[in-house]
Amino acid sequence: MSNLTLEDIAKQAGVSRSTVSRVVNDDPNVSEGVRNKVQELILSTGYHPHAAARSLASQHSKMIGLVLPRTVSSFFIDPYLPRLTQGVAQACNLHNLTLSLFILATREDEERIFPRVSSQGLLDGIIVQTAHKGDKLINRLINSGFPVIVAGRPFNTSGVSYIDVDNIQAACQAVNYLIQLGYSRIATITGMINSTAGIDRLEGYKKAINDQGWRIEPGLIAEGDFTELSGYEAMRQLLPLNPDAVFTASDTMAVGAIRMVKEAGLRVPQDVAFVGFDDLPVASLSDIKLTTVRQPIFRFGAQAVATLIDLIENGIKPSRRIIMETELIIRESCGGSLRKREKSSNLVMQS
Amino acid sequence: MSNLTLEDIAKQAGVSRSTVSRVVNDDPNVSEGVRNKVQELILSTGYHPHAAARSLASQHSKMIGLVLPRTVSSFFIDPYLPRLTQGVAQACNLHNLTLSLFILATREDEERIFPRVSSQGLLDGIIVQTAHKGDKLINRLINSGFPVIVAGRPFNTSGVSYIDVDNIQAACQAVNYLIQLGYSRIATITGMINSTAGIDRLEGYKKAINDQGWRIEPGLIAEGDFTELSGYEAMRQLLPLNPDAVFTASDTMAVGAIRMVKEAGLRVPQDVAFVGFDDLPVASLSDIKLTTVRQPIFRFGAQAVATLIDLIENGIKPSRRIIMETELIIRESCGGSLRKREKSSNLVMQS
DNA sequence: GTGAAAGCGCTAACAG
DNA sequence: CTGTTAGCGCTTTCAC
Repeated sequence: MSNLTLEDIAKQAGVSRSTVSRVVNDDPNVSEGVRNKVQELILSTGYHPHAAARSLASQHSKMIGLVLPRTVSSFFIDPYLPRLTQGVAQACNLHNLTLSLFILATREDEERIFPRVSSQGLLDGIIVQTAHKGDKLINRLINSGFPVIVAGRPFNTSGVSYIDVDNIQAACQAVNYLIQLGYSRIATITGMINSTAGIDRLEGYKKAINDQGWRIEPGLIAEGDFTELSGYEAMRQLLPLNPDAVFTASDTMAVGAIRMVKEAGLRVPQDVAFVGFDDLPVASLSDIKLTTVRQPIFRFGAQAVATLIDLIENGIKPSRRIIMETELIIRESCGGSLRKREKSSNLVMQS
Repeated sequence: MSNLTLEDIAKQAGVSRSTVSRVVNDDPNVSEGVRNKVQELILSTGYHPHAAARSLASQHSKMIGLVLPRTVSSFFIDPYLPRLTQGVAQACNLHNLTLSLFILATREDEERIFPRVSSQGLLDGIIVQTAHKGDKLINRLINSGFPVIVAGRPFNTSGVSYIDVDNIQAACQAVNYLIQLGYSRIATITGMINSTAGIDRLEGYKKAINDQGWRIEPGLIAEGDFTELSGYEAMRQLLPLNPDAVFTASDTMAVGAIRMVKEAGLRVPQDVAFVGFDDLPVASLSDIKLTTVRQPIFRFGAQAVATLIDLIENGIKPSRRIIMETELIIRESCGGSLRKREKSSNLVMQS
């Protein structure tokens, strides 16, 4: 492309650099005539401002970063992160921001990334996906004083802005639904217990059971790690205990668990009913239509960007906390279809 | 973080800006003693060079862009693009490049993105996923004189550097495998016929059939669009014609087609055999282990980055063409298991 | 091996 | 409304 500068355009238009700068930046203080002439020139020459020069002079880059830490359910196996990424990317398009993506695959990546992400003049703010317990990255980022929003509640929330769904109440609602349908030996396959989502969804399961005055049976709780395979293996453990229903902390694990149930010669939902979590495409496409908790992953990304912009423009204090709503989507994997949909309460609070 | 500048470090170290710049950039022309003192100071103060200032002065940003145009099989449904993205992201980590991701979801995005992507001083080069026929973006990018590498052969290849797999030969090999197993009414479910991958895989199917001296039966060719649902629907069309085997142009479509076959009360592979394309996780995880053509998606991303770096450092001419190898992975969906793996020929050429 | 000096292309007061 | 003047923080000749 052209290597034109502001100066070139200014000369050709017979005005000063500042004037051209003003029309480029939509500054109202330019007369109609001059503005038109300059705009025309910009169009006809194909001039684009130099991004680096602009960043340097204006002290902001109009770029934000999305940092995805290492997870067991890696980027390309579980569709969660791709969807989040797309939600964020589209929101960036809308706001005319450029998105930088940092996928941390190895331990070395984690070290290497930090200087890059936190180097001055590159990013205006950062969205970072919550990570496992003990992960240092988020706190290093927060401590750097950078505008940061965490996607998913982090372990240490003091002074950090984050956005999450209410996993406890969503899981509780899902299990309650099973209870209302008359199931009474309800098992759960958890997510990783070193992730807040894993912990909270288990918490919701326990709450629903306790609310009935029932005893929590440890055998009915099998730990998974959000992957298909872990669901399959967890179900193998659960089967001898004859659960009549299972709440899985992700749809992907439900798929694995159902595979195991079928291999054991049992039917879904007649022998074992299922409720999943996420509402991924697989939930409605597989032969068993899965009842599941729908997360608004897509809007989640958009909201993360919006909140980050807020942090950038209005300061990082006080920290913001956004809780987004979930929906229980009733399909066929539980037998009954008492109701069509149940909305969770919608919470948006600031602290 | 610190808002230290080169100047600050220089002052504290009692040297000039240039010297500090030299140690930051690993210039050999610095005495051991000075270098150590400065490096220590950099470490202890937590100084990081200002990215924008550096880009402006050095005329390169160490950033590359990955542009993903609109596709039917959108970013979060088909795992292909996420995997490609991860491959590219990891290669960027390795080369200390920053990755900017542009996901084009709407027509407006396409318009908005171009000025951003091609603005000077932002990106050193661009990887763009090949798009449907008639897409203008790739050519606009190429014409801008920017270093660009296309992932997947574009429709117009003149003067463009791209990287692809040999879809024709891979598809042909897959169908030949079915033929060798004794299947004779072999159908195919194609990808979108306005994509080069869709066209080439169909071409490979036809070639294999023709090579046998068989007649191509138009009814045995059903068009899909790479999605699960389209595979399901295409299989519905195919079923009345009693194919004994089907080559699908993607694993995702194979999953849909198999779902239809089962709903029709038929068995895989006894009644209908399947070969897919991609070797996505679903191929090995579903109850039917899918024989499929494995694409090296991950290394594909790494190779794209390597080639882009070549274009950036050594000029965009002559255009580079990289063809990566595929492998036929034999599993259970075809009944037989004559061989374990077949490697395709490996081609790497330049033009 | 080191420093001085001149920009890179833009924004942002500040005058007028 | 417009132009002038300083920088933004770094790299990069060019002398010494």
